Amino acid sequence: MKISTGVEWMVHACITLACAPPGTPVRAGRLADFHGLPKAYLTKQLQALVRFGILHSVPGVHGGFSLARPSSEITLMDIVAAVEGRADMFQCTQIRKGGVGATFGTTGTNVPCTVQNEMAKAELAWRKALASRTLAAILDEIAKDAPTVLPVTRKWLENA
Amino acid sequence: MKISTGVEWMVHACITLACAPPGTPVRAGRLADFHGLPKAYLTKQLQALVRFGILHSVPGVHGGFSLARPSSEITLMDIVAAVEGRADMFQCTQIRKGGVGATFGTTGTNVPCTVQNEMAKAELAWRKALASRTLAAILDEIAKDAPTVLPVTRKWLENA
DNA sequence: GTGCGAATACTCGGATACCGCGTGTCCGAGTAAGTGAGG
DNA sequence: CCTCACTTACTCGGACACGCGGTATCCGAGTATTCGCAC
Repeated sequence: MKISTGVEWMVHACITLACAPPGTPVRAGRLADFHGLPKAYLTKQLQALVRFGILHSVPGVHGGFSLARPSSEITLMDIVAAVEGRADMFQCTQIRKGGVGATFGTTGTNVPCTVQNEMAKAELAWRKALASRTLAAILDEIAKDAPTVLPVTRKWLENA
Repeated sequence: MKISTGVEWMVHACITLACAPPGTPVRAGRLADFHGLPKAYLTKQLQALVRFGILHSVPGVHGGFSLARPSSEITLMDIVAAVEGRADMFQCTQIRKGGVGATFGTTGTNVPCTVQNEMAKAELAWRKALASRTLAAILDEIAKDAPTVLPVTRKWLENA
Protein backbone atom coordinates (compact mmCIF):
# COMPACT_ATOMS: atom_id res chain seq x y z
CA MET A 1 0.00 0.00 0.00
CA LYS A 2 3.00 2.27 0.28
CA ILE A 3 3.47 4.72 -2.58
CA SER A 4 6.95 4.47 -4.05
CA THR A 5 9.40 7.27 -3.39
CA GLY A 6 9.54 7.90 -7.13
CA VAL A 7 6.21 9.71 -6.94
CA GLU A 8 7.54 12.25 -4.47
CA TRP A 9 10.65 12.71 -6.59
CA MET A 10 8.67 13.27 -9.75
CA VAL A 11 6.25 15.75 -8.22
CA HIS A 12 9.13 17.81 -6.93
CA ALA A 13 10.92 17.45 -10.25
CA CYS A 14 7.85 18.71 -12.10
CA ILE A 15 7.62 21.65 -9.73
CA THR A 16 11.24 22.50 -10.46
CA LEU A 17 10.77 22.05 -14.19
CA ALA A 18 7.77 24.37 -14.06
CA CYS A 19 10.14 27.07 -12.81
CA ALA A 20 12.44 26.70 -15.79
CA PRO A 21 12.04 29.20 -18.66
CA PRO A 22 9.89 27.72 -21.45
CA GLY A 23 11.86 26.01 -24.18
CA THR A 24 14.96 25.43 -22.08
CA PRO A 25 15.29 21.80 -21.00
CA VAL A 26 16.92 20.95 -17.68
CA ARG A 27 19.26 17.99 -17.66
CA ALA A 28 18.78 15.14 -15.19
CA GLY A 29 22.07 15.69 -13.40
CA ARG A 30 21.07 19.21 -12.52
CA LEU A 31 17.71 18.10 -11.12
CA ALA A 32 19.49 15.41 -9.10
CA ASP A 33 21.90 17.94 -7.62
CA PHE A 34 19.08 20.29 -6.76
CA HIS A 35 17.26 17.68 -4.71
CA GLY A 36 20.24 15.62 -3.59
CA LEU A 37 19.08 12.45 -5.34
CA PRO A 38 20.96 9.71 -7.23
CA LYS A 39 21.07 10.85 -10.83
CA ALA A 40 20.82 7.43 -12.47
CA TYR A 41 17.67 6.35 -10.67
CA LEU A 42 16.09 9.76 -11.04
CA THR A 43 16.61 9.49 -14.79
CA LYS A 44 14.80 6.17 -14.82
CA GLN A 45 11.76 7.74 -13.21
CA LEU A 46 11.89 10.76 -15.52
CA GLN A 47 11.78 8.41 -18.47
CA ALA A 48 8.57 6.93 -17.12
CA LEU A 49 7.02 10.38 -17.25
CA VAL A 50 8.31 10.88 -20.78
CA ARG A 51 6.72 7.61 -21.86
CA PHE A 52 3.48 8.84 -20.32
CA GLY A 53 3.60 12.11 -22.22
CA ILE A 54 4.00 14.35 -19.19
CA LEU A 55 7.59 15.36 -19.88
CA HIS A 56 9.43 16.05 -23.09
CA SER A 57 13.03 14.93 -23.40
CA VAL A 58 15.57 16.32 -25.81
CA PRO A 59 18.85 14.45 -26.39
CA GLY A 60 22.17 15.94 -27.27
CA VAL A 61 24.59 18.28 -25.60
CA HIS A 62 22.18 20.96 -24.50
CA GLY A 63 19.43 18.42 -23.90
CA GLY A 64 17.38 17.65 -20.85
CA PHE A 65 13.78 17.41 -19.68
CA SER A 66 10.92 19.87 -19.80
CA LEU A 67 7.17 19.83 -19.22
CA ALA A 68 5.31 18.55 -22.26
CA ARG A 69 2.27 20.74 -21.56
CA PRO A 70 1.23 23.69 -19.36
CA SER A 71 1.37 23.08 -15.63
CA SER A 72 -2.35 23.71 -15.46
CA GLU A 73 -2.89 20.56 -17.52
CA ILE A 74 -0.77 18.24 -15.39
CA THR A 75 -2.46 16.64 -12.41
CA LEU A 76 -1.10 14.66 -9.48
CA MET A 77 -3.05 11.73 -10.88
CA ASP A 78 -1.01 11.87 -14.07
CA ILE A 79 2.25 11.69 -12.17
CA VAL A 80 1.11 8.89 -9.88
CA ALA A 81 -0.21 6.90 -12.84
CA ALA A 82 3.04 7.36 -14.74
CA VAL A 83 5.23 6.15 -11.90
CA GLU A 84 3.04 3.54 -10.25
CA GLY A 85 1.10 2.35 -13.25
CA ARG A 86 -2.60 2.45 -13.93
CA ALA A 87 -3.45 -0.81 -12.16
CA ASP A 88 -5.93 -0.71 -9.29
CA MET A 89 -4.30 -1.02 -5.90
CA PHE A 90 -6.94 -3.50 -4.76
CA GLN A 91 -6.83 -6.45 -7.10
CA CYS A 92 -9.54 -9.01 -6.46
CA THR A 93 -8.01 -12.48 -6.73
CA GLN A 94 -11.48 -14.01 -6.76
CA ILE A 95 -10.89 -16.16 -3.73
CA ARG A 96 -14.60 -16.83 -3.51
CA LYS A 97 -14.20 -18.94 -6.65
CA GLY A 98 -11.87 -21.37 -4.88
CA GLY A 99 -12.24 -23.62 -1.85
CA VAL A 100 -15.30 -25.26 -0.40
CA GLY A 101 -17.30 -22.06 -0.49
CA ALA A 102 -17.30 -22.15 -4.28
CA THR A 103 -18.22 -25.78 -4.78
CA PHE A 104 -20.77 -25.57 -2.00
CA GLY A 105 -22.53 -22.37 -3.03
CA THR A 106 -21.36 -21.29 -6.45
CA THR A 107 -24.47 -19.26 -6.96
CA GLY A 108 -23.01 -15.81 -6.61
CA THR A 109 -19.97 -16.39 -8.78
CA ASN A 110 -21.37 -14.63 -11.82
CA VAL A 111 -22.12 -11.31 -10.15
CA PRO A 112 -19.11 -9.06 -9.72
CA CYS A 113 -17.43 -9.32 -6.32
CA THR A 114 -19.09 -6.93 -3.88
CA VAL A 115 -15.88 -6.39 -1.95
CA GLN A 116 -14.14 -5.45 -5.18
CA ASN A 117 -16.90 -2.94 -5.91
CA GLU A 118 -16.67 -1.21 -2.56
CA MET A 119 -12.90 -0.99 -2.65
CA ALA A 120 -13.05 0.37 -6.18
CA LYS A 121 -15.45 3.10 -5.08
CA ALA A 122 -13.07 4.24 -2.37
CA GLU A 123 -10.16 4.12 -4.77
CA LEU A 124 -12.10 6.22 -7.23
CA ALA A 125 -12.55 8.90 -4.58
CA TRP A 126 -8.78 8.95 -4.16
CA ARG A 127 -8.11 9.14 -7.88
CA LYS A 128 -10.62 11.95 -8.33
CA ALA A 129 -9.02 13.92 -5.53
CA LEU A 130 -5.63 13.49 -7.17
CA ALA A 131 -6.99 14.39 -10.59
CA SER A 132 -8.49 17.60 -9.22
CA ARG A 133 -5.12 18.98 -8.16
CA THR A 134 -3.10 20.42 -10.97
CA LEU A 135 0.56 21.23 -10.88
CA ALA A 136 -0.33 24.89 -11.38
CA ALA A 137 -2.50 24.83 -8.25
CA ILE A 138 0.38 23.40 -6.25
CA LEU A 139 2.69 26.11 -7.54
CA ASP A 140 0.18 28.74 -6.41
CA GLU A 141 0.01 27.10 -3.01
CA ILE A 142 3.77 27.15 -2.68
CA ALA A 143 3.91 30.78 -3.81
CA LYS A 144 1.46 31.60 -1.04
CA ASP A 145 3.03 29.55 1.77
CA ALA A 146 6.70 30.17 0.97
CA PRO A 147 6.93 33.08 -1.46
CA THR A 148 10.72 32.98 -1.87
CA VAL A 149 11.06 29.35 -2.93
CA LEU A 150 9.95 29.58 -6.55
CA PRO A 151 11.89 32.74 -7.49
CA VAL A 152 15.03 31.32 -5.91
CA THR A 153 14.58 28.08 -7.83
CA ARG A 154 14.05 30.02 -11.04
CA LYS A 155 17.22 32.01 -10.41
CA TRP A 156 19.25 28.89 -9.77
CA LEU A 157 18.03 27.29 -12.96
CA GLU A 158 19.12 30.31 -14.97
CA ASN A 159 22.65 30.17 -13.61
CA ALA A 160 23.47 27.20 -15.74
CA MET B 1 0.81 1.11 -3.96
CA LYS B 2 -0.60 -2.36 -4.25
CA ILE B 3 -2.83 -3.44 -1.40
CA SER B 4 -1.72 -6.76 0.07
CA THR B 5 -3.83 -9.83 -0.56
CA GLY B 6 -4.37 -10.14 3.18
CA VAL B 7 -6.92 -7.35 3.01
CA GLU B 8 -9.08 -9.26 0.56
CA TRP B 9 -8.76 -12.38 2.66
CA MET B 10 -9.76 -10.61 5.84
CA VAL B 11 -12.77 -8.88 4.34
CA HIS B 12 -14.07 -12.18 3.06
CA ALA B 13 -13.23 -13.83 6.38
CA CYS B 14 -15.20 -11.17 8.25
CA ILE B 15 -18.14 -11.68 5.91
CA THR B 16 -18.05 -15.38 6.62
CA LEU B 17 -17.70 -14.82 10.36
CA ALA B 18 -20.69 -12.50 10.26
CA CYS B 19 -22.74 -15.46 9.03
CA ALA B 20 -21.77 -17.59 11.99
CA PRO B 21 -24.25 -17.82 14.87
CA PRO B 22 -23.32 -15.38 17.65
CA GLY B 23 -21.18 -16.87 20.38
CA THR B 24 -19.86 -19.73 18.28
CA PRO B 25 -16.27 -19.15 17.16
CA VAL B 26 -15.07 -20.53 13.82
CA ARG B 27 -11.63 -22.07 13.75
CA ALA B 28 -9.00 -20.89 11.27
CA GLY B 29 -8.74 -24.20 9.47
CA ARG B 30 -12.41 -24.10 8.63
CA LEU B 31 -12.18 -20.56 7.22
CA ALA B 32 -9.15 -21.61 5.19
CA ASP B 33 -11.02 -24.57 3.72
CA PHE B 34 -14.00 -22.44 2.87
CA HIS B 35 -11.92 -20.01 0.82
CA GLY B 36 -9.22 -22.39 -0.34
CA LEU B 37 -6.41 -20.50 1.40
CA PRO B 38 -3.28 -21.64 3.27
CA LYS B 39 -4.35 -22.02 6.88
CA ALA B 40 -1.07 -20.94 8.48
CA TYR B 41 -0.82 -17.62 6.69
CA LEU B 42 -4.51 -16.93 7.09
CA THR B 43 -4.09 -17.38 10.84
CA LYS B 44 -1.33 -14.79 10.87
CA GLN B 45 -3.62 -12.24 9.25
CA LEU B 46 -6.48 -13.12 11.57
CA GLN B 47 -4.20 -12.45 14.52
CA ALA B 48 -3.57 -8.97 13.18
CA LEU B 49 -7.29 -8.30 13.33
CA VAL B 50 -7.44 -9.69 16.85
CA ARG B 51 -4.65 -7.34 17.92
CA PHE B 52 -6.64 -4.50 16.40
CA GLY B 53 -9.78 -5.43 18.33
CA ILE B 54 -11.88 -6.36 15.30
CA LEU B 55 -11.96 -10.08 16.00
CA HIS B 56 -12.13 -12.05 19.21
CA SER B 57 -10.16 -15.26 19.51
CA VAL B 58 -10.84 -18.09 21.93
CA PRO B 59 -8.19 -20.76 22.50
CA GLY B 60 -8.77 -24.39 23.37
CA VAL B 61 -10.48 -27.27 21.69
CA HIS B 62 -13.70 -25.62 20.66
CA GLY B 63 -11.92 -22.32 20.02
CA GLY B 64 -11.72 -20.13 16.96
CA PHE B 65 -12.40 -16.60 15.79
CA SER B 66 -15.50 -14.44 15.95
CA LEU B 67 -16.40 -10.80 15.36
CA ALA B 68 -15.60 -8.68 18.39
CA ARG B 69 -18.47 -6.26 17.73
CA PRO B 70 -21.61 -5.98 15.57
CA SER B 71 -21.01 -5.96 11.82
CA SER B 72 -22.56 -2.50 11.67
CA GLU B 73 -19.61 -1.21 13.71
CA ILE B 74 -16.88 -2.70 11.56
CA THR B 75 -15.76 -0.66 8.55
CA LEU B 76 -13.53 -1.47 5.62
CA MET B 77 -11.16 1.15 7.00
CA ASP B 78 -10.77 -0.89 10.20
CA ILE B 79 -9.80 -3.99 8.27
CA VAL B 80 -7.39 -2.19 5.97
CA ALA B 81 -5.76 -0.44 8.90
CA ALA B 82 -5.39 -3.70 10.81
CA VAL B 83 -3.70 -5.52 7.94
CA GLU B 84 -1.73 -2.74 6.27
CA GLY B 85 -1.02 -0.59 9.29
CA ARG B 86 -2.04 2.97 9.99
CA ALA B 87 0.90 4.61 8.21
CA ASP B 88 0.15 7.00 5.35
CA MET B 89 0.82 5.51 1.95
CA PHE B 90 2.55 8.68 0.83
CA GLN B 91 5.45 9.30 3.16
CA CYS B 92 7.24 12.57 2.55
CA THR B 93 10.98 11.94 2.80
CA GLN B 94 11.60 15.68 2.87
CA ILE B 95 13.82 15.64 -0.18
CA ARG B 96 13.57 19.41 -0.38
CA LYS B 97 15.71 19.51 2.78
CA GLY B 98 18.64 17.89 1.00
CA GLY B 99 20.70 18.84 -2.03
CA VAL B 100 21.53 22.22 -3.44
CA GLY B 101 17.92 23.37 -3.32
CA ALA B 102 18.03 23.34 0.46
CA THR B 103 21.32 25.15 0.97
CA PHE B 104 20.48 27.60 -1.77
CA GLY B 105 16.95 28.49 -0.70
CA THR B 106 16.20 27.05 2.73
CA THR B 107 13.46 29.55 3.25
CA GLY B 108 10.50 27.28 2.86
CA THR B 109 11.80 24.47 4.99
CA ASN B 110 9.76 25.35 8.03
CA VAL B 111 6.36 25.29 6.35
CA PRO B 112 4.90 21.81 5.87
CA CYS B 113 5.59 20.30 2.46
CA THR B 114 2.84 21.32 0.03
CA VAL B 115 3.12 18.09 -1.91
CA GLN B 116 2.63 16.15 1.30
CA ASN B 117 -0.46 18.20 2.06
CA GLU B 118 -2.10 17.57 -1.28
CA MET B 119 -1.37 13.86 -1.24
CA ALA B 120 -2.70 13.65 2.32
CA LYS B 121 -5.95 15.31 1.24
CA ALA B 122 -6.47 12.73 -1.49
CA GLU B 123 -5.63 9.93 0.88
CA LEU B 124 -8.12 11.27 3.37
CA ALA B 125 -10.84 11.06 0.73
CA TRP B 126 -9.96 7.40 0.29
CA ARG B 127 -9.95 6.68 4.00
CA LYS B 128 -13.30 8.41 4.49
CA ALA B 129 -14.83 6.38 1.69
CA LEU B 130 -13.55 3.21 3.31
CA ALA B 131 -14.74 4.28 6.74
CA SER B 132 -18.22 4.95 5.41
CA ARG B 133 -18.74 1.34 4.33
CA THR B 134 -19.60 -0.98 7.17
CA LEU B 135 -19.49 -4.73 7.06
CA ALA B 136 -23.25 -4.77 7.59
CA ALA B 137 -23.74 -2.64 4.48
CA ILE B 138 -21.68 -5.07 2.45
CA LEU B 139 -23.71 -7.98 3.77
CA ASP B 140 -26.87 -6.20 2.66
CA GLU B 141 -25.37 -5.63 -0.75
CA ILE B 142 -24.49 -9.30 -1.10
CA ALA B 143 -27.96 -10.33 0.06
CA LYS B 144 -29.38 -8.14 -2.68
CA ASP B 145 -27.03 -9.16 -5.52
CA ALA B 146 -26.72 -12.87 -4.73
CA PRO B 147 -29.44 -13.82 -2.26
CA THR B 148 -28.42 -17.44 -1.87
CA VAL B 149 -24.81 -16.90 -0.85
CA LEU B 150 -25.26 -15.86 2.78
CA PRO B 151 -27.84 -18.54 3.74
CA VAL B 152 -25.71 -21.21 2.13
CA THR B 153 -22.66 -19.99 4.03
CA ARG B 154 -24.65 -19.96 7.26
CA LYS B 155 -25.79 -23.49 6.64
CA TRP B 156 -22.27 -24.71 5.95
CA LEU B 157 -21.00 -23.16 9.16
CA GLU B 158 -23.64 -24.96 11.19
CA ASN B 159 -22.63 -28.33 9.80
CA ALA B 160 -19.55 -28.39 11.96
C1' DG C 1 -22.73 -43.45 41.67
C1' DT C 2 -20.05 -39.27 42.05
C1' DG C 3 -16.33 -35.98 42.44
C1' DC C 4 -11.62 -35.00 41.41
C1' DG C 5 -7.33 -34.87 38.82
C1' DA C 6 -4.18 -35.78 35.36
C1' DA C 7 -3.50 -36.92 30.52
C1' DT C 8 -4.75 -35.41 25.98
C1' DA C 9 -5.94 -33.50 21.72
C1' DC C 10 -6.93 -29.48 19.70
C1' DT C 11 -6.65 -24.47 19.33
C1' DC C 12 -4.20 -19.88 18.88
C1' DG C 13 0.41 -17.27 18.90
C1' DG C 14 4.86 -15.75 17.70
C1' DA C 15 9.44 -16.89 15.74
C1' DT C 16 11.48 -18.51 11.38
C1' DA C 17 12.65 -19.11 5.88
C1' DC C 18 11.47 -17.82 0.95
C1' DC C 19 10.64 -14.83 -2.93
C1' DG C 20 9.15 -11.04 -5.94
C1' DC C 21 9.17 -6.13 -6.65
C1' DG C 22 10.93 -1.71 -5.80
C1' DT C 23 15.50 0.51 -5.40
C1' DG C 24 19.84 1.58 -7.21
C1' DT C 25 23.50 1.36 -10.82
C1' DC C 26 25.86 0.74 -15.10
C1' DC C 27 27.18 1.09 -20.01
C1' DG C 28 25.65 1.74 -24.91
C1' DA C 29 22.90 4.50 -28.74
C1' DG C 30 21.95 8.99 -30.44
C1' DT C 31 22.35 13.87 -31.19
C1' DA C 32 23.74 18.68 -31.62
C1' DA C 33 27.38 21.58 -30.93
C1' DG C 34 32.11 22.80 -31.93
C1' DT C 35 36.15 22.86 -34.95
C1' DG C 36 39.01 22.68 -38.62
C1' DA C 37 40.02 22.63 -43.43
C1' DG C 38 38.86 23.65 -48.04
C1' DG C 39 36.78 26.63 -51.49
C1' DC D 1 35.06 35.12 -45.28
C1' DC D 2 31.72 31.36 -45.80
C1' DT D 3 30.36 26.44 -46.10
C1' DC D 4 30.58 21.89 -45.04
C1' DA D 5 31.83 17.59 -42.96
C1' DC D 6 34.10 15.34 -39.29
C1' DT D 7 35.19 14.81 -34.52
C1' DT D 8 33.74 15.06 -29.98
C1' DA D 9 31.59 15.41 -25.74
C1' DC D 10 27.44 15.25 -23.68
C1' DT D 11 22.70 13.68 -23.28
C1' DC D 12 18.95 10.18 -22.86
C1' DG D 13 17.58 5.10 -22.95
C1' DG D 14 17.24 0.47 -21.69
C1' DA D 15 19.59 -3.68 -19.63
C1' DC D 16 21.74 -5.43 -15.29
C1' DA D 17 22.51 -6.35 -9.64
C1' DC D 18 20.94 -5.65 -4.70
C1' DG D 19 17.94 -5.38 -0.57
C1' DC D 20 13.74 -5.13 1.84
C1' DG D 21 8.90 -6.12 2.78
C1' DG D 22 5.19 -9.13 1.86
C1' DT D 23 4.24 -14.20 1.45
C1' DA D 24 4.26 -18.64 3.31
C1' DT D 25 5.40 -22.02 6.90
C1' DC D 26 6.52 -24.35 11.17
C1' DC D 27 6.71 -25.51 16.02
C1' DG D 28 5.71 -24.04 20.91
C1' DA D 29 2.20 -22.11 24.72
C1' DG D 30 -2.36 -22.57 26.48
C1' DT D 31 -7.02 -24.43 27.41
C1' DA D 32 -11.44 -27.16 27.58
C1' DT D 33 -12.51 -31.78 27.18
C1' DT D 34 -12.31 -36.47 28.57
C1' DC D 35 -11.10 -40.51 30.55
C1' DG D 36 -9.73 -43.07 34.63
C1' DC D 37 -9.54 -43.66 39.47
C1' DA D 38 -10.45 -43.12 44.28
C1' DC D 39 -14.00 -42.39 47.60
